Amino acid sequence: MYSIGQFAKKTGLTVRALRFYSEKGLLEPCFISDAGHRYYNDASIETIQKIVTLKYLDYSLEEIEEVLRNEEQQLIESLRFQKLQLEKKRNQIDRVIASLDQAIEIGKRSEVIDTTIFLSVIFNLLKEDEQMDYLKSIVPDELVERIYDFYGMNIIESNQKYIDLANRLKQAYIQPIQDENLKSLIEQLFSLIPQDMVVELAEVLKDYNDIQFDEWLFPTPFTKEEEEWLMSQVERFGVYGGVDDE
Amino acid sequence: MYSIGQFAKKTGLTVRALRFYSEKGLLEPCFISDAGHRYYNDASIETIQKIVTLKYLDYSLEEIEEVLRNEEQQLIESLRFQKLQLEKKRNQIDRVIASLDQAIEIGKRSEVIDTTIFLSVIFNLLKEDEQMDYLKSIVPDELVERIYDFYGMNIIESNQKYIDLANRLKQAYIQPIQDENLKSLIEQLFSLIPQDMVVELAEVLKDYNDIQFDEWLFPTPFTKEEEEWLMSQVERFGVYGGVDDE
DNA sequence: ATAATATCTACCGTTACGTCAGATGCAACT
DNA sequence: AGTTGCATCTGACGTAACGGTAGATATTAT
Repeated sequence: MYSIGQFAKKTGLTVRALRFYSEKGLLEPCFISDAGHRYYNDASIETIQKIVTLKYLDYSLEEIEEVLRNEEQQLIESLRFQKLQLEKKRNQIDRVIASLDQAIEIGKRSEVIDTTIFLSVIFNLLKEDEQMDYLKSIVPDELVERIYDFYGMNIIESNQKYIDLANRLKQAYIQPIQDENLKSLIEQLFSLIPQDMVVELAEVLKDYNDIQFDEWLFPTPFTKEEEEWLMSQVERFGVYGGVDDE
Repeated sequence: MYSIGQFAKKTGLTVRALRFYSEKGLLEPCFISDAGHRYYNDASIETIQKIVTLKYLDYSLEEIEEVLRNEEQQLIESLRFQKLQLEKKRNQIDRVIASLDQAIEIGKRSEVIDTTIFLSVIFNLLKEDEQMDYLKSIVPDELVERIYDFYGMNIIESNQKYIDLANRLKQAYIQPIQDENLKSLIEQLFSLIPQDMVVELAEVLKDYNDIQFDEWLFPTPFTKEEEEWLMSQVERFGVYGGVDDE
């Protein structure tokens, strides 16, 4: 017979955890003294080995209780199910890591450090699919796919350029620069998408006058004021008649 | 200005979540009416996009708050750290999946369904490293490594055979079988490790009389009674003089 | 007998909200 | 103006698996 402390040492679990299992009925001590002290024996070891094993396999305590009660044989089925769950988790983590990789790569190449710009770029990476669906409800599917294909192939460079341009434009709003420089920046902004696609896009959007892209789905790093200023400059320089969104 | 419900729809978050962020000071509404109703504007959208982005990247709300406060530039460093954390998580999941694979493979090949036997086998798989360390404190390192090398190369088959044998032996305890059959089972049990290693092991262990292996680290699917009975039979048949542990 | 250590039973805290209950508020319709 | 119906509020409890503490009692060692 072991006291709870001895048992904890032997199994590597904490006293608190053992008490918790005792409360939950997952592992009842073989004997409880009048003073309420818990004592365990070798049979307890067998049970707790099962518990530790299943915990390692990422079973919840509730699931473990079920396995311990059901001496039935769907254990292997249950293991298969468990594996599926873990694979889902892993795939999700892989997706997030991939996003982080892209973000880090983009960040490495820009000297810029503006959190707002940077996070809006990452947000766009994440919401790409939703953005496409949304755009397809307005613009012909084929055009949307063409644009995103192009974008996808230059995703790192596009975003790096975009970040730098956005940063300079925000600067230019605070501290005005020469017209020709400003015009050049705006032209570079539009050149992120090939000219023919921009023209085509402008063509389609002409039908909807004054269309507003969903400001949730298409974040820009610009404030409302900056954005209005930017649009006015675009019109002033007459670049492609006013198409703006990335 | 959006009411909390409208804002929730726009952003895809729940009303409760928005209220929670409001409480935590993570995203304060731009305006709160006398009645206490929360209203949001486009500036709120910018903030919540950051929050959503960082949440996707597996930041905790506390970490997000830090990033939002610190307009400092360690964001990319922070992303790298975040990636490291996720890679650790993923590696752990990978290890567990590998264990599950082994377990499923072993389970598939045995017709046996005894949970106790099966889980003790998996536990042994998990604790292999600790077991080796423990054994090395008693038996020469080189012998331990030789045994585990052999075991590791036949891990699936060894365990499958072990499960079947353990199952039959447990049966034989309940319902006695012919001596020659029992002897055969016991011999098969010992043949799981090559004869020469068993002999060598017995040689070393002869010095310690009546050694007890840590019953936590080396679980057997047998009860104390079954185990004693098994040992007595081993001695009766004179198989290798009484070495038992797997 | 006394001191030191172990154990007990509570109860609160953690994360990021979900889920009520009961009280108001607001917009629309009669 | 009154009523209906929906939106929103605060406040509280629940989640999973314990960790940490306090104050009381038990066991063990000296």
